[in-house]
Amino acid sequence: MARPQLRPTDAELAILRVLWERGASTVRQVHEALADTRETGYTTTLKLMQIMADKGLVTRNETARTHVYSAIAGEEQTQHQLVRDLVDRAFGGSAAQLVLRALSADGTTDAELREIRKLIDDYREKR
Amino acid sequence: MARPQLRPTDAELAILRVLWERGASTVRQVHEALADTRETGYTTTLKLMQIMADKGLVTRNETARTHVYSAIAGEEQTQHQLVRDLVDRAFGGSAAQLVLRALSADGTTDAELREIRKLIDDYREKR
DNA sequence: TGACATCTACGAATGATTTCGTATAGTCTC
DNA sequence: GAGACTATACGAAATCATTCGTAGATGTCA
Repeated sequence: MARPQLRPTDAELAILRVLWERGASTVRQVHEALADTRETGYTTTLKLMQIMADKGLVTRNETARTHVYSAIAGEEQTQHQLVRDLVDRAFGGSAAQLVLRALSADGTTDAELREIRKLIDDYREKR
Repeated sequence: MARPQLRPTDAELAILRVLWERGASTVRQVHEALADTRETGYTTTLKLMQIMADKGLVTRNETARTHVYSAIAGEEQTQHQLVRDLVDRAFGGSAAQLVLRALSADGTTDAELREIRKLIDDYREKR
């Protein structure tokens, strides 16, 4: 284990997403969940998850022969960190600009826009 | 020059941001603009910009001995692409979720929240 | 012209990321 | 228990991103 809180790489993020969705999982389970999108061998997934354990992105329970992995940071926390990172790197620190670009993404439906607006109102009230 | 539209790396994005702000610039100008944040040698910046020209991220005018570089993709287009990429990799395609995380970023001021809300209203009207 | 500064080109080292093959050991079934 | 299956560990290759040093060409100016 080493430094915590490092931007996860692409491959690591894909694995984290499986762990967030499924909860604690074995390498086999993660690998199968990724099979749709990735075409890599089992040992590749294994190696990545071992590295992630070294980095402190996941923990594993080694009680049984088949180890069981869990994400350490939660989904929200990691997403938050990734957004902040992108805001800093590409938007000069302006979250509003990022939101603007997000809105102009093709897939944004009107329902989604209303949802976002509601989120903002809720959020402002909480302050 | 090779494949266009590739996610720019961190160092590349920093250079692009200078080119967007200053417009067409020499390596020297870019390097000096980056001097505040980066502590790398001149030839590092040069090499990066040469690579970016290979990748098709920038073009350069070689008429004069001192080449003049320009970003090919605009700031908006690149930001859009980066956001979309992050939405896909970390938010399962939901731009709304990304916006939610952006809002809970520490630095988001109330003024910014109002601004974002206004952006959404404007954007909905445009539809 | 000669000394010096500045520019590009390019090779190469380094470190991180991703990938896989092989070795080794535990488990299961007949 | 033998053979098949499945797991971890680990070394190593391939690729990419970043960094810099050096060489050689060009420009400046006293």
